[in-house]
Amino acid sequence: MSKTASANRAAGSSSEARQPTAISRTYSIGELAKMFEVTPRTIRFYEQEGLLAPRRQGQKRIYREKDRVRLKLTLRGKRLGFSLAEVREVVMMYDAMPDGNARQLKRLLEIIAGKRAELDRQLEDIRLMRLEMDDVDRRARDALGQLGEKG
Amino acid sequence: MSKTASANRAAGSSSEARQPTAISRTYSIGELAKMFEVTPRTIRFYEQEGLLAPRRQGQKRIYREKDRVRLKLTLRGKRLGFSLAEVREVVMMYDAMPDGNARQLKRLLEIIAGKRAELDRQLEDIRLMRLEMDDVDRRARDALGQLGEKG
DNA sequence: CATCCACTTTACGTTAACGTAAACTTTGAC
DNA sequence: GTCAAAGTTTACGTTAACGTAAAGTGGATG
Repeated sequence: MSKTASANRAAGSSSEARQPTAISRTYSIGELAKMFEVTPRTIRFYEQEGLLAPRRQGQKRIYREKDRVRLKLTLRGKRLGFSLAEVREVVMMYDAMPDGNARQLKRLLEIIAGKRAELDRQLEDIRLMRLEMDDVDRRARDALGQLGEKG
Repeated sequence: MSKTASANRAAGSSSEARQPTAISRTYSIGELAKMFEVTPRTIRFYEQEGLLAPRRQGQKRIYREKDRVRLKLTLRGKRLGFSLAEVREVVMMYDAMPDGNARQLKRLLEIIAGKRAELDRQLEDIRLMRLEMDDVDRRARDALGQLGEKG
């Protein structure tokens, strides 16, 4: 996964306590970039693609908690092989939910179900690949052992 | 995963009985293509990238079991977000194993360990994404229910 | 023999997801 | 005030993984 889905494991792991309301911290683009180990360019690109919509303070982008979460979800989606378009599809529908009509809600449920099925297939792929890697691993260790004996 | 990791779920699922020796069936490029729901172009491209090395009968490519398995593994790797270069790395080392020296074998074990770690991270990503999808799903159903009542 | 089908090579085209460079503004530190 | 750090826009460049089109080959079939 040289590019595709390797890094971006930072941020958000530890203690995400639920503040009563208004955690209301803000972030600069550089902060977010370091936090998730991506470049500012990437973050701007995601905005351009409609995945983020930070406020402005003059010219500068100001990111709020909501933006940070969106970025986190986007990167997770990417690691799982989803395209930005697909991530956007779900994220935007989620935002449009409160006032969504029945048709939209059903469509959202369909999409969710589809994604869920993809995840299940991935689980199976992971299981199979692990088995095969166990095999390769075992063979390599055996071969190493043989080399050690014969000197 | 429009392109990235959606389809290619065909082939190899059912009864893969272990023939005593020499299953020795061969396939044309078109057969393999249908079998795995890819285009011939894709298969030729994988050959060009060093992932397949079919025999020739005159001009035509003849694929053997080994090639079919490689293609299967390659596509599985792709569904998991690995690049062709990464797949090739493992596959080629696996083939070079029998006469591999200690250094190569250790390198292979390292690579395997790395991939395994990536798979573990993916499992965690899948788990988290499922949780979030559960949430979205629940909200959407609730909203639908509300609409039904007030309807 | 003509025709069709599956196959071949060569080569240019395409898309997603950024990278990179250039030129400019804003802001805190000294 | 000036200098560096971090931010901005604009725009062209890059890479992986194929798609697509053109032109030719080989064999089976009516």
